[in-house]
Amino acid sequence: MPVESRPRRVTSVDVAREAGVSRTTVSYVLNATPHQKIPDGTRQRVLDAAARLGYAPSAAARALQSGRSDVVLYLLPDWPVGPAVTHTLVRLSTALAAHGYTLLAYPRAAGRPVADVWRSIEPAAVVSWEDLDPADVAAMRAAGVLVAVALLRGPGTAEGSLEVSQQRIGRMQAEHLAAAGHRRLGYADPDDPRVRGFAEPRLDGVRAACADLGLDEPVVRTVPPDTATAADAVRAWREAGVTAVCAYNDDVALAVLAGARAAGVDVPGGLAVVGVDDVPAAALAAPPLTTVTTDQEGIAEHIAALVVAGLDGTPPPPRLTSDVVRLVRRASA
Amino acid sequence: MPVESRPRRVTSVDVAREAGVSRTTVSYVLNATPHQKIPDGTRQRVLDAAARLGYAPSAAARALQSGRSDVVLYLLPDWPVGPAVTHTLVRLSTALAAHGYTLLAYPRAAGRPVADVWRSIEPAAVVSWEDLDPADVAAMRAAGVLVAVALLRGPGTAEGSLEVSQQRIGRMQAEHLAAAGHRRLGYADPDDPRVRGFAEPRLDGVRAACADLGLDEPVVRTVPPDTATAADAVRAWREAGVTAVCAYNDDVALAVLAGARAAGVDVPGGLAVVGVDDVPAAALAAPPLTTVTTDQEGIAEHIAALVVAGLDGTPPPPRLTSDVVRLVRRASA
DNA sequence: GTGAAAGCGCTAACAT
DNA sequence: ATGTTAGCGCTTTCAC
Repeated sequence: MPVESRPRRVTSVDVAREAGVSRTTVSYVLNATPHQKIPDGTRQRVLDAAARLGYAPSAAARALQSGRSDVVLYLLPDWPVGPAVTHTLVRLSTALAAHGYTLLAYPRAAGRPVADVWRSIEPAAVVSWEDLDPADVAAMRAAGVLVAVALLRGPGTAEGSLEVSQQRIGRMQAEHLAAAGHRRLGYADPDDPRVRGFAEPRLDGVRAACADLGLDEPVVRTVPPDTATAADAVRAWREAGVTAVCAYNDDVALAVLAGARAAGVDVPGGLAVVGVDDVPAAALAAPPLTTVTTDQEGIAEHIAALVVAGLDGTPPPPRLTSDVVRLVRRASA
Repeated sequence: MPVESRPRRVTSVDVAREAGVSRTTVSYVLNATPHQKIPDGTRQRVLDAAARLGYAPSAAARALQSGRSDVVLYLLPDWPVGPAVTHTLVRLSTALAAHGYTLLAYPRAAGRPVADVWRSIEPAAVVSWEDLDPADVAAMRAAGVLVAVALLRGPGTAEGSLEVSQQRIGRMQAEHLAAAGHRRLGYADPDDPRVRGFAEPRLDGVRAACADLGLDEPVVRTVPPDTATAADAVRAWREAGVTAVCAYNDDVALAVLAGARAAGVDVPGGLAVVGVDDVPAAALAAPPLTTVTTDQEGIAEHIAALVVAGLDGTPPPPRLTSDVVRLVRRASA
């Protein structure tokens, strides 16, 4: 429903005139400015006038005047995000709203530079999965962004916690399989080069766990979402003596399952499989998929706390406890 | 990496001083204002100064002055969106960027009113899946939003096209099954009440197709993502003489598949199943899932055209052709 | 308790 | 060809 012909903005001047007061008073009333005692009569008149006129303060003017924005920008990666991430988005939005910040997500298209967005909006903070490149960081600072949080691969301290989580995911997969007696694991890497940032730390976690537990190095294969290729991978693993596979995520794990089916390999008898994410399809797969899941609520809460701390100058939240990652035990491993 | 202590904004005054010109000239150069012949020497000096200082114009000031925002706000629904939707987001972002608009997504949390967001940003247009309630629309207009596009259930003209698509999805499922000789269809409704807006028109499409083709009324059952309950639904359908099921989407279809497996019903022999979305897991299911998919690129392109038309006053794009929905034939039906 | 006035950073009509 | 100036809508001292 295209809405036509904006009839000229209602400004605080209009409200002031309608209420028979000055703009100052309007501002005081509408912002509930402390230490400014406005008599209830006047107050009510202003409120009524504003409501009658449908007054909405100009975000641009407010931002310009205050020199401060309450927008937190979330850079949506251009690679496919699971349902978990979109859920996190809503949680994060809620958590930030509780502190007076508004979360806005920017879907970065592959080619375009992030910097484009500073032209349209000046966020107070930016949340990104990957580190931004130095030029973008410079542009960001110039645009007045106060806080940036990178969720992955950051060499810093606080933001490193999610990086650790990624490794813990891999560790947990491997530890579960080792506990079930598997000595030689496979790792099913995703096809999509864009998710390297996630796949690598997870694989690192698997490697580390194998080393710690005295298992062989994991045998890595790339598994596209294609049954025939996955079947090849399954056969190759079997020939290499692999009895269990950690998959990058549930989608890849489902491909492994399909491959095993095609190759006539029983799961978990011939090959055990562990995924990551616990997507809805995981529980419904044949066999139901054992998978590692993360506490998205906790993560969202934590990111929010990180951002708010940076913005409000309050102390940063404690490192995320390691139990944000959890194993969901089903039939596949 | 929390970025500390913004050293005071670089403004166009700074650039002017650095380049030894006035702010006007800076503005002219940086905006490439037409019909303003600035000698190349001056131009270059300004550009250099801006680059040296890392100047970034203030989005707030620019918005305030122009009275016009180039932000298009996409209201992210609070219900789970499939990978298709997030992909659309990126496409839409790109398409709008080509016209100078910036797409920002707002993850609406369930309880909070949409109106909250106008406080932080004044978009030029809003794209929403569902119709907004009248109060929100009023607030939106007051906030200076020029164009609103509702993707679903709008009684209007242009925006109705996606609504039609939803019905076509259902039609296509039913038509495919009818063509395969099925006379009595089931419909697998989603568990989640939040997706009613999608489920209803799809079911309407199935009903319409059944009526047109002289089939029985479809037998509707709600199928949660739970194997046991899905198995019950499968048995109930079989008892009712249903030989094929249209599922709301692939996740529901996978549940039906799992249910059939648990109930010992062969797919497609005992029960044919058609999903919607073609999620990655669909091709990997056992059996591979026949599903209806939509041309997300086309849809994104179309929404962008709709928005740009409303914003720039250009003629609206033609109605989406019906071939945005397509059947992916696999083993399940 | 309320109003007048300045100023946030920018653009554009007007002057030079 | 470039500079001066006004004004976008708001908040916030500072007077009254």
